[in-house]
Amino acid sequence: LSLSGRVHVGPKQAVMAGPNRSVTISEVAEASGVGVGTVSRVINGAANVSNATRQRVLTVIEELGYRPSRLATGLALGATRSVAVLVPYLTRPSVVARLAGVLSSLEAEGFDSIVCNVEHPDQVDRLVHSFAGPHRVDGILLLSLKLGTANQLLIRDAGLPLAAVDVDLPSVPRVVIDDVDGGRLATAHLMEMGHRRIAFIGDSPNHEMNFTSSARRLKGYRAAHLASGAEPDPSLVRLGEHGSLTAEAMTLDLLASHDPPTAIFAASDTQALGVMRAAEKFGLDIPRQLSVVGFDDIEIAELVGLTTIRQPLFRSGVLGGQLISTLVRKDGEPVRRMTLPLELVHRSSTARPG
Amino acid sequence: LSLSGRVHVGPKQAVMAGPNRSVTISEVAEASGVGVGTVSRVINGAANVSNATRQRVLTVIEELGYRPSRLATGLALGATRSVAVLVPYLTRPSVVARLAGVLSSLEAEGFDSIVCNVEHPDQVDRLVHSFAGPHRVDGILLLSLKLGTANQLLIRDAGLPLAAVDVDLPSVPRVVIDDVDGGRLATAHLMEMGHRRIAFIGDSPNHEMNFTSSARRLKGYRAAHLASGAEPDPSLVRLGEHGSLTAEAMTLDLLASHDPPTAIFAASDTQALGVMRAAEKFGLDIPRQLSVVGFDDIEIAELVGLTTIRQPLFRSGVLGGQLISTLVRKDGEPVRRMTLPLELVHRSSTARPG
DNA sequence: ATGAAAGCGCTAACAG
DNA sequence: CTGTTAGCGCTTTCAT
Repeated sequence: LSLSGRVHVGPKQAVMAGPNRSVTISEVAEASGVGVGTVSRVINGAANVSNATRQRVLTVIEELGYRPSRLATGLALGATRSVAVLVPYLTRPSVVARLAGVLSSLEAEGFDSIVCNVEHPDQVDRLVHSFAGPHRVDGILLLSLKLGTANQLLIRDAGLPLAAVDVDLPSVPRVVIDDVDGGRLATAHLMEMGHRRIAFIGDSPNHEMNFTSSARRLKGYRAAHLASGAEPDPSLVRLGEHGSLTAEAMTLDLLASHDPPTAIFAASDTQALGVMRAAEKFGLDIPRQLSVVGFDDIEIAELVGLTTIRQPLFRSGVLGGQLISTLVRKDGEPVRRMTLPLELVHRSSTARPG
Repeated sequence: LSLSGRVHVGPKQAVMAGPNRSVTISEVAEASGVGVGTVSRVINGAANVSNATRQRVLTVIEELGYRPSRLATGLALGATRSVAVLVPYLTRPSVVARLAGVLSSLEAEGFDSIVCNVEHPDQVDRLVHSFAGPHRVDGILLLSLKLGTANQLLIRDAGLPLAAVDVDLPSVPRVVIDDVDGGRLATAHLMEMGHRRIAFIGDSPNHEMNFTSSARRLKGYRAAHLASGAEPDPSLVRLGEHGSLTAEAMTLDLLASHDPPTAIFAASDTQALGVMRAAEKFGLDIPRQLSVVGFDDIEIAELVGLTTIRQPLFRSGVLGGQLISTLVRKDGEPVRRMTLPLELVHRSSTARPG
């Protein structure tokens, strides 16, 4: 008010500069003696700008330290250049490894990653509702997280691309592994070594977040048995809440039974660690008296010499990031479903039965 | 072109609706027979709106399924409602635990978390440069990551709030722990049990990312010795690259020396795990023949019965998120430095020397 | 090749 | 209490 009245504020109006008003495109335009349109063209590398003009504008941009406003560009273009990454249980090593991959590829593709750790099913609804809003994110990437059809529809209706990693959602572009085959691989390895009584330790199926990989690995475990003409003993299959503590308890119980198994296939390395601890407490030598196979090949697996089914965790994230990027940019035919290879890594936790 | 020519497109122009054009505020205004200003007031809960009008507008908003555009609101307000979270080595459990805390509080505060995993020092420069741009993020939160003064200045000059967790950067609002005291605590515990030859396993100080907590914990280790009138034996201090493998190797070397230690204090639980593995390989019983203390109290510590110095990892993240939120909102005097409590958790990896 | 101007969708100041 | 209007900073026709 009174400020605009006094014209003699000083040379160049050098105010204390609060939260630093930044240079705008029109200031650049004025300083270079061109229109804002031209500056915009220069910024975006449009062809129809004379070389002389381009140079002049570029120089001014440099001198003034001009940077385009993300918000303004976004509003004009109708895009945010960011994608939402939904992950369950950030504490699980395998999830984190994937996330690292996602972050690295998304950053390389020029997208911001808005990461959301979801610990409860209800959260998903709120998050989806939020992200399905206008000008919110350019896409959504699911990490090991299932999504109900209602939410899928919400996303589709918002015109938002959706992709997934480690979740086999039909109709959602995804990068996955063949869990059944992995289960078969692990079990077959044990059988080839001569084991007959092989136990399975995995997640209870009625998990609130609907993880299904454990169940599918169990399917592979069964398939391997049938393929070799053996009948899997139901009493050797123990399911419980995910976590190494639960796995440990279940193993202890298993080992205390009359006719205990000579080998155990755990649905994840985390659970395999629980199995190993149980064996130790029970005074059993691994692998001499008990063989153990895990799944995932997280970092610690190598450290403890755990034989496991390796899946490319980091890479699955990288590919997931690229997948959602492709969808957002609409360039080329996106992969509808990509299956990553599995590999048995033989370490020191498995051997022929003593 | 030709479309606007033909006026008879059909009833209501029901086009196939590409990426769903969403309802705008002016459509709501028109439908409710008021001006956009009034709608805006209703949305933002301004006081000066008649109850009748408010109801009418609210109803229309509901019917039309109106949601404000994040980008437009942001541009008008000059804020993004998002903060950048910079974390090093996402693979470390302690970092992940903190991040989980950050995400949860930032979400509660209504901010998007743009997470960046930085693996290399150069990356920090690029990230800071990017985030210091106009309308990019509302604030930056550092997680266990140091920042050079150049970068700090860049951020300040951009008028961006900056806060840190687990980094004691003078002049940056931060939530930290007293690493020196933690080191002292751990060492004193061992001394009280009667140990005299106590080794320290930690990070080499010249780490590219400039972590300093290990060095400060070592300081506490020394202080505890001096306080008890003992002279710490330099040959019992081993530093190397962070990681349990390195720790294992260093421990093996330590144990093989003539006059080996009876106890080892590791600068982190991760390293302590390496120490424990080494002891096992060496045929030493923990705690009877070797006591081990870690630092952090990550999840696995409890599982293996590791005595450790517990720090509130998740909570440090929560507080960090709240801190940066406060700074962004400029409400109230922000904390300049908050020190979180440390606590020795006595488990089964420490005992009197055999 | 380039300038002018119309949006993108919202907020806030101003005038009633 | 409420409508109008001027930005927020950029992209993109449309003329020239």
